[in-house]
Amino acid sequence: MEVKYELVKETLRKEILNGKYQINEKLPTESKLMERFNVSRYTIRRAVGELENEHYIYRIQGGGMFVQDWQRNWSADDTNKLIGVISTHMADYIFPPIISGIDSILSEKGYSLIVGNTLNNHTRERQSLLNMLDLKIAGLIIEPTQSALPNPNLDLYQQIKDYQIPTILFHATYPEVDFPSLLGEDEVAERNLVNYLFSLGHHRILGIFQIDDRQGADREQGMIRAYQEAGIPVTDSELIMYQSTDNINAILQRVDQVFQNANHPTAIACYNDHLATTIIGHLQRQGIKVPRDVSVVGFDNYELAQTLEPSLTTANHPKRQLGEDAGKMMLKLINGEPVESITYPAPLVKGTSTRSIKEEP
Amino acid sequence: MEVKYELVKETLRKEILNGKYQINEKLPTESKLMERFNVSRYTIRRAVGELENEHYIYRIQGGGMFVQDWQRNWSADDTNKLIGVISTHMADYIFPPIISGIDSILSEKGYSLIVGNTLNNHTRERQSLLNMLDLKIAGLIIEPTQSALPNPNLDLYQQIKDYQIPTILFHATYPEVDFPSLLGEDEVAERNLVNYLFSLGHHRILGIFQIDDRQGADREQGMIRAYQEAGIPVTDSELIMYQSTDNINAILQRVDQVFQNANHPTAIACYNDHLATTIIGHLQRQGIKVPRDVSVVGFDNYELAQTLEPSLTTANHPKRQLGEDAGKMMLKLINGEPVESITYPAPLVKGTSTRSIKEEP
DNA sequence: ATGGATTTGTACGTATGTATC
DNA sequence: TGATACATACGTACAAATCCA
Repeated sequence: MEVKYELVKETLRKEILNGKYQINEKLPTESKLMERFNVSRYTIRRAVGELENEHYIYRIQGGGMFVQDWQRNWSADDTNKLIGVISTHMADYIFPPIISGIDSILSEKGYSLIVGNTLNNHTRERQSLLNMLDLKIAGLIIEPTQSALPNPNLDLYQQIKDYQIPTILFHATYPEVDFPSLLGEDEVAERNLVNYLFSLGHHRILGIFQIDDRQGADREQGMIRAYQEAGIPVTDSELIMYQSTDNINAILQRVDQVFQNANHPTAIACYNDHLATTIIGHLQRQGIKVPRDVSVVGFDNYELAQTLEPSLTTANHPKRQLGEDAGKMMLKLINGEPVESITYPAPLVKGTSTRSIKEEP
Repeated sequence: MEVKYELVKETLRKEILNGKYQINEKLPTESKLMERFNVSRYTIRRAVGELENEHYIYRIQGGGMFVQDWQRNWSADDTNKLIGVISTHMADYIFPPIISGIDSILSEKGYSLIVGNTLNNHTRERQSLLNMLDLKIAGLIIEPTQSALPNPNLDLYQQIKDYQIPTILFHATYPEVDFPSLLGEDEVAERNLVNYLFSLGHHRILGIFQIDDRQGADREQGMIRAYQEAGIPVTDSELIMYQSTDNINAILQRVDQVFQNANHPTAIACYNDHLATTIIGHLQRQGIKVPRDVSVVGFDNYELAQTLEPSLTTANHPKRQLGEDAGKMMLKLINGEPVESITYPAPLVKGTSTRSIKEEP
């Protein structure tokens, strides 16, 4: 530190970081600093000029010099109109309409989306989060990854909260950080689906749920709840629980085992429509017809699954609506307005993948 | 520009951008600039100081001031591992697998995608381009918007070329700027589709093409070419040409007019599968059955259209493969390796939306 | 509400240090 | 080594915005 202006600059910088001056607090005037450091006005101005460039302080002509909110100069200084969207998947299944919904609202206001998918992998989630934090995004819309497991990236979420970056979660929440969220009524809706199967005469139901994410765990709970409320012992049925990392073939094998039993279930409740279509395809290839031999329900009302034969009985997911609401909520957060979390009902969608077995012998 | 240092700064900045000083060329000394602008050394130093901060010049003590390589400081200084993707649509139709393909390659290398859709609108295209140029993205993957019309944003494309930002186009090209591209054999494939219809005994075919984009114009050309090669006068058939801004109902009305004629066409060749499914739905609602009363072909092999009944006869689009190739090509461009444009064949995909009318009375 | 004091912004002149040529 | 050119530093002056009595 052989040069004077650097000495002044570093001294002031450290004092700001150490909290000697609070945010928006007025710094000593140039004259005072000249006295304190015993240097000319040039030297002071050079030092504080650089501090201003580096966003530690701001200056108001005639007013004085003040401490910047350096903790979150996100979007304060930069005009980066960038919103990060992190989801488990990006271009498959129900995610395109969700992302499209977000984009339709935000692009209207001049924001661009930067998207990342985690493929249900915490390492990739961390990578995406770090990427976006580097870019000083104006906000984050996140679908938690493996939301039923402990999240090793909570440190980053805490940081996001500390920096007060506008953040919205969908499909699941992290209780530890309490961001506004957009959720489906997974448990209630799955209970309705199972009750619907009950009403069609099905009482031995195979449930297949991905339980490393909150949605899957809740849906499984919904199925169990339906059994409890109906007073039917859950042991009459089968439950297959799997992780997103499990191989699909392993799951199909376990399904096969279940159906080798002559007294096999008459219906299957699947984690979601993607799994349901996979299961149906697998069963049909083995001569087990849906809904003749077994009824199947999914979840999410996946567009493609409605055009297939049979069309799926499922629970609705608001997809595009959820995306648009997320976009609107983000705009409010950015403007400092209060927002309220939304929970969407997931009403039953009746398709042709289920049939009544009541009148049968 | 009431302040002197801004006048000096802007004058020098423009001279650098206009090429008055080449890269690494020495600028006049501070003394010379003092004489030229008739200002003090303070003013000159303040002006060039800001130019240095903004990376237009660099200074060497005792050596002089020199022009920075401002053209290539994209990605050179900033570590922004960001790739911009601009397409006409984002979350609909065949675009999800394309974008997913791009992402699968680039996210592997630590890049994030920033996406924008133009909705076939040059104003929105300009907005997206400006946004991304501001962010100093490392590369651009663009589907040209309304590619058969003159593009008012060519100035930006020229700028992208001048700045040597790695850029790839797909689905269409701008002959004026010559970026590497990923194209389909639209004309050849449409000719094959029409020839296939010929082979099934159809000779009066209604062609419906969106002709404000290159793909549509080429596909229309393919149909005309097929007629020419078969020696059949094109006047036997009908052509509906429309713009992306046209209302779909207007097009359906024109289709209705055509089919009010008793001697109406026996087949329809559609711009793409999206249009084809719309047309089929419209016809079926009026009791015109496909393929019983009329055969229909589309283009792009849209996944959803294959699951519908009837399944579409169409030409294949590589979708995910194209996305992955675009990603790989981008990595090569960033590494300064040479790349070659790719043209994909679009082989015929036979579905149940077409039938032979040869053996009929 | 006004005017004078305060505080930052722009600008010039000068001197000296230090790296380059 | 001397001349050149950029870097640091001080003093001064006035302009422009703000603050406060």
